[in-house]
Order: sequence, then structure tokens, then C-alpha cells
Amino acid sequence: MAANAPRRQPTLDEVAEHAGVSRSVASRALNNAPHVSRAKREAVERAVRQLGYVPNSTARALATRQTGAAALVVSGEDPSIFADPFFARVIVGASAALEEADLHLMLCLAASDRGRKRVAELLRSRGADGVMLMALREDDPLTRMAEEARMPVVFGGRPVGSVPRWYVDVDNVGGARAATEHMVSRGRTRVAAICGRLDTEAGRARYRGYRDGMLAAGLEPLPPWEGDFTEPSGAAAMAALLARHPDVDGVFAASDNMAAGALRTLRTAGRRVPADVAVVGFDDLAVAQIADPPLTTVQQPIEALGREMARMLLALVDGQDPTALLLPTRLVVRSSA
Amino acid sequence: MAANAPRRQPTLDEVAEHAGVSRSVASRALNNAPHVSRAKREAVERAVRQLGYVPNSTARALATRQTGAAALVVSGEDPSIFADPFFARVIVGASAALEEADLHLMLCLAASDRGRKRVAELLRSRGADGVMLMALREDDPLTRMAEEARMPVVFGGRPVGSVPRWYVDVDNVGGARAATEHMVSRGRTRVAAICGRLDTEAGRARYRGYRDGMLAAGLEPLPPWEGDFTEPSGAAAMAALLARHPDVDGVFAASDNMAAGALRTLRTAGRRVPADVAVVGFDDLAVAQIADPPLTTVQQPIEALGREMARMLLALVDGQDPTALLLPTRLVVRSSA
DNA sequence: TCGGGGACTGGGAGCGCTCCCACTGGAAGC
DNA sequence: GCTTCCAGTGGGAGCGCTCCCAGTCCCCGA
Repeated sequence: MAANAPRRQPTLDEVAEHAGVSRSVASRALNNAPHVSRAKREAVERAVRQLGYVPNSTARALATRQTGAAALVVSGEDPSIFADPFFARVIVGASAALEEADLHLMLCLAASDRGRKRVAELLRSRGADGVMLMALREDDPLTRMAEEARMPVVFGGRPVGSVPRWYVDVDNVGGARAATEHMVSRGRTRVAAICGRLDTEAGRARYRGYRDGMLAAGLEPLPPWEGDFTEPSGAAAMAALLARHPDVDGVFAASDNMAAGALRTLRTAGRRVPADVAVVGFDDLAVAQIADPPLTTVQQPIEALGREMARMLLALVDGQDPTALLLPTRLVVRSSA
Repeated sequence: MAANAPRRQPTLDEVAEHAGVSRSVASRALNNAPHVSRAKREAVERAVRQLGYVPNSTARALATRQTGAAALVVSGEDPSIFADPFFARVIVGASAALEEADLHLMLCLAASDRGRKRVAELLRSRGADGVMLMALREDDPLTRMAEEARMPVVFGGRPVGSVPRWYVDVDNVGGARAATEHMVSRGRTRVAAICGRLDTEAGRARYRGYRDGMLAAGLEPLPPWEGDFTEPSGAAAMAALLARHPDVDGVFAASDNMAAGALRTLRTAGRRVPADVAVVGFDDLAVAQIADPPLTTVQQPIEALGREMARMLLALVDGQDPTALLLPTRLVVRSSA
């Protein structure tokens, strides 16, 4: 501002005048629309270059009723939930896909009431062309807002208790089941599950997968030991678990962070991993490789999740009717199980 | 879209008509401007409620020449650089500060040429009210773009080779020096530094701090062992370092991730930490607490960095002239040194 | 030769909002 | 009593772009 050239931006009218054409022609030339003679097209291009013209995106947005931006809304009561590298990777994927369509990415952390109110307004004020919604928990007010939105909405993961028309999710059940079966097939019989928050669909689905895996093997599933996906909660859950079931020989943790916490507790408790207790995580974040021992874990395609959400949104904005997507997960075997 | 009410959004004109006032009065009422009688103000509020009116942000932006959005641009040749939790935390801070001023956050990952071109356009098309720029390396084309921007620009960290007028940085030199002095004061004499990329200012400044600390103690600083801030690069650098200087008894790593990598290498090499080799990291990310042993590290106020960048930008947008900021770092002593 | 397409062209009407300004009328000042 | 002032009001002109549409011109077939 203070430091920058205060000279006004040239407008399309000025470009047109400078090129000796009408505003309409200049507009068409700029947008590569037909019905512009070669000579005038070049004249416009020259004028654009000479004047350093850049179209005003706001004016264009008003005229076309398209903002050129998509919003990614991350819900959660604690803003630090977002500091999870998971979201960063979703963003990388979404950003790449949006870039191809020349859309900008708006990020909304709906952690406070204020934040949620702003999201509600965004959803109705046409401040974006569409919205990607993530991390909805039970009774999340955003779920209802989304229904009233005046723009396409894509869910990342399914909200608890409802199946939206358009979502991209990851095969949580299948992954958790594969993790459980892996341990069972290695002879573990007393396998427990440290779950993520059970007011999220991911948390529930992963527990369901664990239970399915146990039942399929004819074993008795244990009730969930609930954490909140973080390392400390995993450590705490593991401690509680050990106290209650000292003979546990396998643990499925619904996140790598919780698995890392479990590892820590097991180490201080003098249990060897995987000799005494096998541990499988979920996510395949960087921490899984760094952990000691390196974690066997369920890999989920996080960037792809973001990318596919963005693509689905793009299709929706484009008037198409894409179908919901369930992305596969796969077990990555390392040393912990 | 397909699923949503296709009923057009009510406009301000309709609100005005419904409330029996002029558009001007309705506009003033909406913006809490003076010169509106109490009666009409209430009439407008009622109409807004009944019609479910939400102002069209694009139209407002066009009229006011303010977009209501600030952009955070993260530069880097590899999009995955952004997956670093560091940026996520910067975003949390920036987002919170912007929320107070009711600005939206646009995120631009300028990793590809395409991405950089889009940023350049954003900077000139008035697509945002201001920009926060991060992670500029030597000769980053974004540095020049920023100079030509038609909007306020705040730097997060200083770019290599130039000191912009408005930036928020962290006391890298002081932190690195404190880390080094901590080890030296504990009797370590053969302290090495595993540096971050030396084409970033943070990488250089942290090495400088290490060197200062060594020189101040009358010790000979070693040349930098360069990594790229990631865990594997730290492990590799540590291996090289051990090969060249088997008698090293202290390591300052310019990031926690590299410190974690160093820890891993030391463990496999059979060196005890901190008994044989002391290790200090930088950042104080979650990994520092989880590491085994927990890392002594230089804490930098990451959320505050984001917050202060946003506040500075806000001040700039507001026509003020804030001064550049250097945020303090502090040593957090745990077990690794 | 004449009418009928196109390919071009540019005027003008928006998109939905803000804001300047001229205008009103009642309260305050002399 | 008559100015002076100002809160309150609404008309209208933008903000910078897109897009519809009427109009021009030229080429072709009949």
C-alpha cells in the first residue's frame, strides 16, 4: 500500500480504448471467446501488455456469479485439531486439484461460535462457488448449515448419523478389519482396540472394523478404549488397558499418534513390541516410520482424499452429478506387528 | 446446486422494498451506519430476517474495493513441504487473527510454475486485500512479485538476501545460540550443527547462531552439515557427521524432525543420548515430546508468528504503518541435552 | 442482381452493493 | 420570528466486468 504504486489499475475500458476497440471485443479477446478478428485480438493483447492490465476478479465474479474460489471448512471445537498433519495433506491434495481448474482455496477453521457463524454466512452469501466440509462430529451444527447452503457441498468423511449425497470417504471399516485380522493371523488372540473419538464417524467405523475382524476370527471383541486420536490419549488408553487386561497381546490403535502413545506406555511398562504385544496404527503419517519400532499401520490416501473432494466439487459446480467415493485403505506392514 | 433451493437470493433492493425504506437506508442499517431512525432500522432487521437475506459479498467487494480476504502464500518447489505441521500451526494463528477482523483466509501453495503464476495474478488482480508470504528461498521469484504487488505484503520470516519493510520473524540466531551455549555450558566441547537448507534464511540464521555460540565459548565451530529440515535428512546428516567426527559429543539440529532423525542414527550407532552425545532440536513440535529421549529444543512461537503476520497485515490494510517484528525463541530443556 | 447467412462489432443493460449528495423537516440558536 | 443546523431520507451514479442483442459488412448461392 504505502509502499506500492498508487496508480490505479487500468480497467477493461482503458484497454479497449487503447486498443481502439469496444469493451465487448476486448472482453471477448481476453476470454478467448469467438467473434474477434485476429487483428483486434492482437491489438487487445498488445494493449494488455502495455498497460499491465489484470482483470479485476471481483468485478468478474459479480458479473458471472462465480467467485472462482472453493472453501475448505474444518470443523472442531479446538482450533489445534487442525494442526494435525492430516489436514495439511488434505489441503495439499485439494489445492492441487483446484489449481487445475484455476480455483482458489479458502480455508475456514470453524472452531468457535464466531467461526461457525462466519461459515454459515459464507455458505449463504455466495462467497465461494462450493464447499468441502470436514471432521463433522455428532450433532455438528455445520451439518444443518450445509443442507441450507446455496452452493454445492462435498463432505470429507461422512458425518455421524447421516449419509450425505456427495462425500469422499476412506474405507475405515475395511482398514481396521485388515489391521485386526493381520494380528489375529499372526496368532494374537487377546487383541484390544484403542479408538478415536466415538462421536466421529471415523472413530466409530474403525472400531466397527476391529469388531468385525475379531468376530470373523471367532474371538471376543473388547469394548472400545476411547482416545481422541492424539499421542497422549493413546498413552493413557494403553495404560488403562494394561491395568484392566494385563495379558493383552495385540492392540489396534485408530491413529498413528495414539499408536505412538501406546508404544510409549508399553515401553515404560517393560513390554516388548511386537514380541509381547503387537501394535497396529492407522493413517501412515510420518510418525509411523519414525516410531520405535516402526509402526505397522493402515495407510489411508490422504492427499487423494483432498484431491477427490475437490474434483467432486468441481464436477458439482460444473452442473454434473458425481457419485460418492470410498477410497481404499491398505495395511503397511513394518515391525510393530 | 441440484439439491439446493434454486430460489434466488433476495437482494438489498427487495429487503428495502419489503421494509418500506430506500435501498440507502437499508444499506446503512445493515452496516450499522448512522442516519437511520430506530423505527426503520428495526423494519430493515425484520425484513432481513423474514427474507433470509444475506448480503452478496462479491457485490460488496466490488463497491468497497475490499475483498474481505487475505492470502497466505507458501512458496516451495515441493508441495509436500507444506504438509509440515509448522505451516498448519501458522495457519491456526493467522486464521484466528483474521477472524477477529472478519477476513477470510485464502491459501496459495506456490509450488509449481502454474501456482506461482496464479499467485502473481492474485497479487495484481485485487483478489485479496493483502498477502502473507512464507518460506521464500534464495532467488525466489515470489520476492520480486511481492514488490510489484498492488496490495500490502507481509513476510513470514525474512527472505534470503533482503530485508523487507514488513515482516514477522523468529529469533533464529538467538535460539540457535542458546541451544549451543546450553550444551557448551554442560561441558560439551565437540558440538556440531545439522543445518536446514542453507538457501533459506532460517537455515542460515540458525547456523549463524550455532557459530556465534561456539565462538563465544572459545570453541571452534564445525562447518554445517546440511539437511532439509526433514527426519531422513537429519538421520543422514548424523551418519555423515559420525563418520567424519566420531568423537562428537553434542549436536544442534536446526529442526526437531532432523533432531529426531539424528536420534535414530545415534541409537542404531549405539550412542547413548545424552550420555555420549547431547542433542538439541529446534521448533518444539509434537515430535519433540514424543521422541526418545524427549528432545531439549528451541521453542518458537509458531501460532504467534501466524497471528502477528495477520495483525500486521490488518494494520497495513487499515492504512497504518506497523513495524517489523522479531518474536523471541526460548530453550525448552528436556532429556536429550 | 439480390436475398440470406455468418463473422464481427459495440452499445447498453445489468450483477448487487456502497456512497455522494441534494433534499426535507423539526429542533435549536439569536 | 427567522435563520441555522443536522438527523434522516432516497435518488442516482458508480465499482469493472459479462453478455445479450441489434446492427454492419462481406461473401456466397440462386
